[in-house]
Amino acid sequence: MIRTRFAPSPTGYLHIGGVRTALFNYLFAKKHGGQFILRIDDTDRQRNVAEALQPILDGLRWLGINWDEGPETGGQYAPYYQSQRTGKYQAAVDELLRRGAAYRDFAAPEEIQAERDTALNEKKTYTYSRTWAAQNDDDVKKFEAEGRQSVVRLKMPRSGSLIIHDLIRGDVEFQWADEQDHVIQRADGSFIYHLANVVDDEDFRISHVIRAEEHLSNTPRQIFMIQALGYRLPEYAHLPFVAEPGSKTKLSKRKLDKYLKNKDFSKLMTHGKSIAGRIGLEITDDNFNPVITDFYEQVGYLPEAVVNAMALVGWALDDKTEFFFMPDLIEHFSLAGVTKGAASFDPAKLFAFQEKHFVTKTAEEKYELCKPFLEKGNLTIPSKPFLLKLIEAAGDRIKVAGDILDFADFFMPDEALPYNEADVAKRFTPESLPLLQEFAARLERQDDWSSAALEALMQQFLDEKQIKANQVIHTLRVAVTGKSTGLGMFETLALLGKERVRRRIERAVALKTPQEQTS
RNA sequence: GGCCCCGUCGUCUAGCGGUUAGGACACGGCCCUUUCAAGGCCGCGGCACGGGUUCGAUUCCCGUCGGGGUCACCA
Repeated sequence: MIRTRFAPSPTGYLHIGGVRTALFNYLFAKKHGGQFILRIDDTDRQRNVAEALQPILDGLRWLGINWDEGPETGGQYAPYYQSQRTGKYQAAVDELLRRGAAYRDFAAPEEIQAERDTALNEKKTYTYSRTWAAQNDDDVKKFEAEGRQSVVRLKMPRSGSLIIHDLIRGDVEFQWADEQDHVIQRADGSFIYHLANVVDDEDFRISHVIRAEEHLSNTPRQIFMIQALGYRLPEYAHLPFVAEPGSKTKLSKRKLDKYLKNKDFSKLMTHGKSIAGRIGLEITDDNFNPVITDFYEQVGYLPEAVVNAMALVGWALDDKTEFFFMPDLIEHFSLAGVTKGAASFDPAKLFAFQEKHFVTKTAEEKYELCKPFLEKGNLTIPSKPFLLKLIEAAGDRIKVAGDILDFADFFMPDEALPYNEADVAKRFTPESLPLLQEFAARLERQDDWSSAALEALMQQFLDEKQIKANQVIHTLRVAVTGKSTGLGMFETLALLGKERVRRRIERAVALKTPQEQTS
């Protein structure tokens, strides 16, 4: 039975790199009809776990990366929180001690540091002298009498080597002599991650450990424990990590300022901020950052777009297929398709996937996705038929659900419509204004207010006047929408309706020539 | 610094001894066009370097260089 796991720490946010790791674990398990387990690595008990965990659970659910066992869903190997499994860890430490694979060490941190410094000065590989290692109960009594505190260390081999058969990297050899006597239990009795990790993977029957590359160097000490304890050795697959845009350094949420210098990253952020600003979202580095999954949910990205984009960071099916939904990924995923080199997170490509996925949505689906943004934006929500028509007219101009806010002009009170001064200055000229007013008069007499009829009306007007469309359309657009860019002109008019078009044109003309109006 | 991993267009990648080195995103140009967006077409652009092995290396081996990870009583 294939069982994989994702083991986040409750940090308060779901890192986009973590998403990729979780996704690959999920895909691999599902592909082989196995289970995907979510385990919470909260051995550091300082934090408020529940609060710091929620964004991670929500993020995974939003993306559709559902776990078969773990927090909230439970499972036969519960609990899935490391903080609740200390009894098992203690038993494992005792067993390691009993089998002579670990020892109680009474060295003070300064004493260890001194040995390290000496080795460094002599340019030698540091190896602990085990001077304060307790060999027996008498040693323990003696050291304790000195008032020393102890930690438990692994008694690592000092010769020979270990070969890890990594499913992605092939065989990797480590010399035992290079390994340290790592601490597995702290002086305060709490346990170190590596010990907990090994115990849990055994307990949960994890068959494949699929994790980021940074753990490769940690694997020997874990395998040492696995062997010492007589556990089953899982298969290992060390994924390339998700790197910064345009660099090979690990992506970190703390380097936001640096990433903002990247054009594509900055574009994503600017776009997101413009939406966030309009829905009154308080923006901080912790909750609003393209390195964090929340960002995408908050501005209205599609989870399938994020999944599609992240699936291709370090994995490819072939030389042409790139557009995937989750079921496709499950069908096609394989560790053989995972690349070895660090792969940069590409904000532009993620955005491109968003576009590709969003256009596949029907107007009805887009309506459901967009509506919440109007609510959050405190806007008067127009009728569903109107919104549906607007969404259809907007077409692919709405790229993320939050973009609906760009079209608020269409349902805001006519008196509140803002005018872009530069556009007004450019389009309201002594030549264009009379034409605008003349066409407005014709609109006044027009009864068929369909987009096609309006276009015909315009064409007739142009023919009669012997003028070109751009001599009047731009002015009309600014008069009716306040700016020079937007939907098709006639769709705009049709959407707005006769009454509102008249009011807007009147107001625009009045704004442009206040003196004439008042005198 | 020790150990380990990695190295194909700017980015993500296909390639698994013989290819005009393919695709996607981004970028540039053209077309379409009432603006914007989309779309269509074209273009720019890559095997880190040096030795081998071989009839033949992007591909296999070694070295160099470069990038990264890890060396905690963090996970």
